[in-house]
Amino acid sequence: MSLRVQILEAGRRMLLDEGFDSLSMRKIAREIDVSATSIYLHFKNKDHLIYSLIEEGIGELNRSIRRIADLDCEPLQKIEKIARSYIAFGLDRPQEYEVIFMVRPEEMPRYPKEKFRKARLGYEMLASVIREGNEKDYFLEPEPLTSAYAIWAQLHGVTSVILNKRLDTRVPKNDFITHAVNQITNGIQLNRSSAASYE
Amino acid sequence: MSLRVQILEAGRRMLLDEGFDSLSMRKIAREIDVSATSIYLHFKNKDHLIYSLIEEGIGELNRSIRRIADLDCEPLQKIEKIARSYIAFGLDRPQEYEVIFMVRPEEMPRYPKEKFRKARLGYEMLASVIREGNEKDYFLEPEPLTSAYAIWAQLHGVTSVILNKRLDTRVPKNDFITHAVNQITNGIQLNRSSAASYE
DNA sequence: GTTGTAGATTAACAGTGTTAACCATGGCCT
DNA sequence: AGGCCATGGTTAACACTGTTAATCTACAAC
Repeated sequence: MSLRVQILEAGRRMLLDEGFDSLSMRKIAREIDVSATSIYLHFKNKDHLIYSLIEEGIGELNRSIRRIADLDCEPLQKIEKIARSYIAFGLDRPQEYEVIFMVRPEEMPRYPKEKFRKARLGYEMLASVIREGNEKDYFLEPEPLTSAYAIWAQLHGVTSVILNKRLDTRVPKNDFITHAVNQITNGIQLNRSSAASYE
Repeated sequence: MSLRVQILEAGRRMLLDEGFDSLSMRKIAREIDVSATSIYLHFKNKDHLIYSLIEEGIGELNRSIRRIADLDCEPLQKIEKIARSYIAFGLDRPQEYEVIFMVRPEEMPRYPKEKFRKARLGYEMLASVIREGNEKDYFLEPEPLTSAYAIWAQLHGVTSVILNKRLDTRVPKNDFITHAVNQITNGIQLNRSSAASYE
């Protein structure tokens, strides 16, 4: 097995059971019994090694989304299912989620665009569900991709607030999730009786 | 001026113009011409120093929210204004925002509860706006605090997705923000014609 | 005048990412 | 066969990091 994949495997393993903060080049090297500098023959630096881990993580996340997006049900219901499973993914595998979304990628912009196609796949899936809903006149926003990103951002917010332990102890976690998902799905729906009618 | 506040000032200053990643005890010490270990006489460790910076940041954020929450207008409009100014705060001062929300506080739970009262203040403000809206039968959720946290989480998601450069280049930033805010405010509104009527 | 203590220091430890210089192995070309 | 050179690895070293232990200094209290 090539050293490159050994490094990635060790990195992923250590990420899983030690967390992102204590992920170090030297530890990875020790784990697979190789000198630390050898890693630099396969990855430009630590950041680029992490980017590869991010790609892996996004792949897994997308797979778990796809399983639901392929389901046969109404768009709104589908979105709710996707929302719940997205949050569940984050809570189930906090370290993996952290590496995907909580690492600030300062130099990512100059990354080969092709690498992001895989990343975008998730948004495209969500966008196509929304497009489907739009055709049936369910939803608010004419631009599905924008809408998809907005939903995604909100889901990320919900997930990361919990992971970052920023949730008030007075607010039960499950109530919070349920309510947030309701709010999100409610948010994209066309509201026939506009708020103006209250005035 | 006490060394403690000197440390905090230097820390805040360096955070602002060098970013969180390159914030180091030794650099702070050098900046104020003192030995690195002196910091440990005033802060248990780096984490606790950061916590103090977080508190400061939350204070500022809350002040900028309060200015709007005290405005005299309809609840829904007020929430929209709060939402926009929250996002604006994050985009204007990314480093400050980062330290507030993107640092995972592993041992925060065992923090003196009193310290969080200030932090919670923002949620309480939002909750009271929601409560006001509930009385007028505008909103969806019976539990204002839960709703407040859900909104907050969604705002954080929107903000951090932009800060983390995770937004698709095809989606214009301002469209994204506008749409996300619409989605959020739409989400909390009572929808008189339920989705069921479409079936 | 001694004692104690608060606030600072220096030296050191164990760890980090990363670079430079070096070395071995094996394939290719003349 | 002998020389060449790229590939993939090594060790040593640099410049950092957070943190602790031991020490020193100055000042207040009894």
